[in-house]
Amino acid sequence: MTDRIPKTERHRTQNSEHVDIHTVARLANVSIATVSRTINHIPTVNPKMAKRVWEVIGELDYFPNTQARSLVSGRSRLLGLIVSEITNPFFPELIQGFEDVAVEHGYEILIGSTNYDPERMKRCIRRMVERKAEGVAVMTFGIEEPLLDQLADRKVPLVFVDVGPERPGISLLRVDYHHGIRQGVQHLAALGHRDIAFVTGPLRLHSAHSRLAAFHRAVQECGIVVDKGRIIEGDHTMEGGMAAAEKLLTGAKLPTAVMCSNDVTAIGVLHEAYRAGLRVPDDLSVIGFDNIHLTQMTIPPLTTIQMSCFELAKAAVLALKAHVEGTPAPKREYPIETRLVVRESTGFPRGAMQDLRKSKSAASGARARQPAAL
Amino acid sequence: MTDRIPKTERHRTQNSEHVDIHTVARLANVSIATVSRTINHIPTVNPKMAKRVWEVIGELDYFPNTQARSLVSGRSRLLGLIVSEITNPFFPELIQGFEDVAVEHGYEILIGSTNYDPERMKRCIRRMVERKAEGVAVMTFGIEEPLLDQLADRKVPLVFVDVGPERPGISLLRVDYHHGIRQGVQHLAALGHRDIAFVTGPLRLHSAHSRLAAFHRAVQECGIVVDKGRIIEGDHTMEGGMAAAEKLLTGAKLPTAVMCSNDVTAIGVLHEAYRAGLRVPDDLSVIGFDNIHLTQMTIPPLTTIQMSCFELAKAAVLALKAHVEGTPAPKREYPIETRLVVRESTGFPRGAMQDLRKSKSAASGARARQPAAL
DNA sequence: GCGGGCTGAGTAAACCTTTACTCGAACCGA
DNA sequence: TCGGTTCGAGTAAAGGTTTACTCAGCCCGC
Repeated sequence: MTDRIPKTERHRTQNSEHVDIHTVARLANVSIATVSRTINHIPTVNPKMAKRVWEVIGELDYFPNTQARSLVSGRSRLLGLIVSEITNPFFPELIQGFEDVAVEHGYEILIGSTNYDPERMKRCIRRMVERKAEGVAVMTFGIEEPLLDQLADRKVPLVFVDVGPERPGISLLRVDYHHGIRQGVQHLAALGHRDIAFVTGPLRLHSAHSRLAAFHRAVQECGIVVDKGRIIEGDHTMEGGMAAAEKLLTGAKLPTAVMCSNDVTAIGVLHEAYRAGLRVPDDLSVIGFDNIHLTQMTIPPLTTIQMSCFELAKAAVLALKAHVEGTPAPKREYPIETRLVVRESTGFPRGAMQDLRKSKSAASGARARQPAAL
Repeated sequence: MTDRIPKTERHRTQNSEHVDIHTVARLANVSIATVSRTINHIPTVNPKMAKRVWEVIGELDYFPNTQARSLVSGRSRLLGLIVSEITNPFFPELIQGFEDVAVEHGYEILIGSTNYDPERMKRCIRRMVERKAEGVAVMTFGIEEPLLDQLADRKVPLVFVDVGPERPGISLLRVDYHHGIRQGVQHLAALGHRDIAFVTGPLRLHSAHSRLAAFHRAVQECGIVVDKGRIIEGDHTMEGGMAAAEKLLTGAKLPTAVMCSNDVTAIGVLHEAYRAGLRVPDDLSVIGFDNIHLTQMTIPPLTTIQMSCFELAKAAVLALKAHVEGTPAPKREYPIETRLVVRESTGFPRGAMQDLRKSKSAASGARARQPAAL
């Protein structure tokens, strides 16, 4: 018919330019099926043959072609992760954890960052579909329903990591913020703070809401009244933190402490306080949330509420895996704990030093300040 | 022979469960070849038909299967990027840039982070090969030659981004560090500094070497003698910065200024200085390198030397693209510039305030300090 | 009016695996 | 000894696309 060289012929004449499963089979004197089975550790192959095959594979540096592999098997072994901004230091930590756990379970990952840009969101989703991700974890907001439908319609398991609305068929990972935030508020209360502000995340974001709610509840438990004006909406960026702090600091009366919905915001607050000439914690106590690596290095080191990125990532992978493999019904709530980590950005409120210094037990966990460093 | 349903039959009987190119073809009343040509914007298709095809595609939400596509075309449209640690804030910025430029040129990206772990490096390379990345940019060190050979042997274009040894067939992207670092040293010299320390990166890293060399040269140009003990090897982490600063600060005599091979190190230095009760810049001036986003938020804001991540990423993508597409011989040197960004972490050396305050012009660029904030 | 070129669309092979099915050999018990 | 199992390996189809090749129809010039 055509004068193309038929496949088998090609393999015979060709030198070792393209190494594929046929090459391996030929050199090991077995069929391609045996090679395939060897690679996939299917136990029905004779150990002797397997050994021979592995040797040839090693010699040739043969790597199976992932594309062909997943084309026929229908499995990509790919898990997607969509985050807001990769440059926000929280996310790399999450990504790292997600990847580690995914790899441990035999998956690779596909990262997408939306930058809150509709165009990029579209691209992200498109990539996930095109590359046939077997499951996708979403940790950003603002992705339109129709976009998500593209995944849902294709029966791609989805997990919202502490974001997004309830949606039939989609798992939600929710964190118990209350414990950590209560600890934070109690810590401040014990130090003597009564005027505590809270800088939220973007309120479209579920987690931002939850954190704020937890704050309200905790504050109430401690018998502290928080004025409406003390709740400022931020956006989980450093700049947002600065802006929020500016509002707070230019008001008639300064709060004595600020809690933030995430560490990045707290860094912004710290910075704005610095610019305004306020000392932390002497003039203002600051608490963050997330306990990202960076918080150890802020000046002063940030008291914050730890949420284990790793646990979160792990839960996301596990949930996805459960979906994909159809194993036990994925749980909707994972016990992701939060807890206070006291560093040096919290102290007694302004002017209250003397009063409180006497009652030592009150300030449980509060570290003694260094003598006016920096 | 077998009683499997033949393919054509299947497509006829099946409901719209699996949407593939055949489905589109059927509904648009054309052949699959025409659909394929439409998708790939091959101009030989009749606009009328194309329109019909696009309509059906839209209706069905059809996305071509990337795996099948690249399996047959032999092109993955994937560019790899291997970095050290994704949690080091420098890299996300690089990744972002790399992705943006890659997408602009019609590629997607594959990220690998080695964490300096041989096992992970192996995995990274393996992924690049398996997923058939068309080119790989490497911005980490410690990848063993044999590992790289796996890529080289497969004729995968490689670009070392300011790392790694000269290696035949591999492009190197080198940055001109001299300009920026000279500006930095001159800035310090103008402020009156004569005892300047330098915290390097890991010296296995080419860029760390270059930066140190640039420092030596600049310092010589300014007629400043730098003692051997003032050069400390760091590792481009915050902890490394702290450790280096500790060595420096526990010495008999403190340097009056410290330059760092990257911003992350500088953050560590800033932190250690804070812990030691030193004021920056009053007791110690600090200069970073990279100008990562974070440096605007340190306390005090960090004077640093800017290297445009975006330019670097862009150059890497362009070099790779040139390789891949066999267009003009890729250049080995790209004009990536560095320049000083003066913020607030640099000032007059200890005790020299009065002397120098008079000669205003000397301190060109040095900002007036705020009155002992924090 | 007819042959030759174009145009544009269709057919089928190929890409590299996995895997259902087939089949020969070895082994076992009756 | 022979039929029936079992074990292990081979054959070939399938997966969704691209693309070389083929071919039908049309237009044009002579």
